[in-house]
Amino acid sequence: MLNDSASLNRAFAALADPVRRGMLARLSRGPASVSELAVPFQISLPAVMQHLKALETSGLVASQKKGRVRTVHLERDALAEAESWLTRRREEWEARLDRFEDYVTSITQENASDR
Amino acid sequence: MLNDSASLNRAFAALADPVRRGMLARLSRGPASVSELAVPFQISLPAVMQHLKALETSGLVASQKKGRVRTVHLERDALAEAESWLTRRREEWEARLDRFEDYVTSITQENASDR
DNA sequence: AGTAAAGTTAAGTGATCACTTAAGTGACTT
DNA sequence: AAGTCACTTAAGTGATCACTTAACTTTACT
Repeated sequence: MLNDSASLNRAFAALADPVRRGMLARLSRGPASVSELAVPFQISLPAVMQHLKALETSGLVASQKKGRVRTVHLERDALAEAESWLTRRREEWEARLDRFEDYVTSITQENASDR
Repeated sequence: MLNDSASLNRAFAALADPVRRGMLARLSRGPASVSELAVPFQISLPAVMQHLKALETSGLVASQKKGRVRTVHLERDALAEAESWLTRRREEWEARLDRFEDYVTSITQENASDR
């Protein structure tokens, strides 16, 4: 769960494509087969496979095959890793803004005491 | 603040590169000049410029030039947009797991009542 | 005026992407 | 046994990436 650069690279790259985000949105409502995932998109099945491969190697998704159907499901941890990287940035950013606000407040008070 | 696909594409693509994530990490601690941002990386300045351009067109970052120094700072909203897309997926995913848990519980209770 | 600093533009290159069509491979159906 | 279904692999293509070196453009300093 550490800040593994290569895994974040792949996760964010996977998220950068609207087809793959669409698949993740579908999968966040439950597992689906390859052809179910393909339905909303006007691309060939091989293209779908390539998107799925990107999602799998990023760790955002996993799948098992039973008979001739492959069932794909979301993987909680990779999603959380990407999310928490962003949250960390926002928190640092907000902490800085708070310090800045303190600074502004202190200046304002100085000015007030000048009058 | 709506789910603008093109803007999410660019934001996540920008986040997929470790150099750009490094710059964002630096910027979450406060504004910096172009050459300050370049320091931690062993790449040419033009390469740095290109990363900055990616960050700017993604909306994650903005900058102004004063004299010969360009100062870059984080833009709160684009960061929040990417973060909230991920949060939404996780929430849906968790809601589904809760429903599944309810289902498992109900099954278990049925089994218990069988005994 | 002359030089250095900080950034910027242009052009080229090898690698990776997102797609396609064509040709399989197994697994259920009839 | 033959046909169909649900993928899967392979190979090729045009576009976009991440870099580089070389050549400027603006400020600022002496």
